[in-house]
Amino acid sequence: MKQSHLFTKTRREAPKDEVSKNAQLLIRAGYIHKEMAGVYDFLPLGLRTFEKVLNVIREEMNKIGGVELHLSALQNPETWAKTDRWSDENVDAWFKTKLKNGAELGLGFTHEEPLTALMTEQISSYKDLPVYAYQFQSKFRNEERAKSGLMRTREFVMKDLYSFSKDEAEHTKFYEQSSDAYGRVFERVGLGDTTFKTFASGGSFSKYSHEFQTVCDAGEDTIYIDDERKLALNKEVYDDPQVYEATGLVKENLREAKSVEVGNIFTLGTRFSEALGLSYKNEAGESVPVFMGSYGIGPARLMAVVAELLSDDKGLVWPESIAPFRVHLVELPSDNEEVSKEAAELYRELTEAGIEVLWDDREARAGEKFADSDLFGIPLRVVVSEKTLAAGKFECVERASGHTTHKSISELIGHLTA
RNA sequence: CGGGGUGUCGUAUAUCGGUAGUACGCUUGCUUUGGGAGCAAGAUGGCCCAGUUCGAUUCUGGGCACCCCGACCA
Repeated sequence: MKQSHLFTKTRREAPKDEVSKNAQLLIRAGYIHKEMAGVYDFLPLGLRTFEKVLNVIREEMNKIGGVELHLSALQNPETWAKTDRWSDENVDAWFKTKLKNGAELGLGFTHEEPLTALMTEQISSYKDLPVYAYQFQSKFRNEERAKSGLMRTREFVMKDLYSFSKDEAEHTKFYEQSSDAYGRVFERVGLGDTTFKTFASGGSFSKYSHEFQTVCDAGEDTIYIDDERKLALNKEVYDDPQVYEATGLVKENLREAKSVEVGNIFTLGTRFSEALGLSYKNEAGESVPVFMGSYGIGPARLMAVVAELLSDDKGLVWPESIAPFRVHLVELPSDNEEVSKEAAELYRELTEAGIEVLWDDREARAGEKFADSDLFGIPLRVVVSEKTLAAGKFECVERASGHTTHKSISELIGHLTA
């Protein structure tokens, strides 16, 4: 993409209504725009990173047998009444609205109910199980207080996977596989070392669940970490002796840390399947409720945590896996039109080699271009200027390390496609 | 939802009961060109509704919005 086509502008200063580092950087770099409290738009660069995150998650979900679908945001109250999750007394997160005829509707804050109801049409035999269905879908939650930029918003996309298994044993096997898949997701987006599988309370579904918590001062949660076992406890179960029994963790060996919940996995059991009539016939012809689990990741929150943790004083620093572009081709101003030609040629060759390039073809001074480039956080900057023209090699600077090398086109393509 | 705070050009800020200023950005011109250039000339602003006052952006009340702390967080 030519940067002259990119309509977003960078800013020197962060808006005064944003305190969180992730929102400040993402807004300054033109990745996102704040629409209102807890509601953000994704601009071209932000969308590219966001979709990279989705793809990492998608690949890992597909590896464990996940099948993607897309459910509606608008929800029918009848379905939710069956599990007692329509009334405002039980669920305060609803955004509710009405049809012209006065009938009530809700904007989904999660999707156990509609998907379970849907599956009654698809699942009737033990031969139909297991099923692992997931989606990337907008959730709406009427949070009493949105905060911390993209960390806690009222409208957000969630990857939610729901597992439908014959029994607890089959469920547990998948639960472990999904846990491993989550670990790979966090590893791939650069949070492997700072993200801990965390034992937590099960909420209204089961006694315990697991969260994936990334250590981060901007977080809302407090966890207690066993570094050797790379396992943690949420504060909410810290004083529960049964948890130590179940996990083998020793209270005295744990260190406390602030953290952000980047994912969670829940055993739902038969709570939803029984309420919504999702059962199957086993080999003996008996009707058995389906055993369920749910598995969530918030991709935008994940992106925010990466922005928060991997950035430096000059701006964002994306890992290659989720950077909006692989290469930032920075063409410096020059009266020599060969510089421009060379940049165009490099852009063409890199693009043809399948490398995503943002080409700064604007008429701007070097300082401004470098500052913008640092702020964007694209992993590799390739400079084309009179200097590099004379040298016959391009200047290549890694954003994360500042490491600089000089490469010809073929060396550069070789390096990037290796 | 309890407590606290803030609303001034696009952004960040200053000042003031009496002509609203500065920086960045934007427009025009000249110079400059490897780390957010210089000079000159421009355009753009008081959240909304009442009240007090000769006069309100400023004071008072209400509303709305936003931020922070706490509570909440399937």
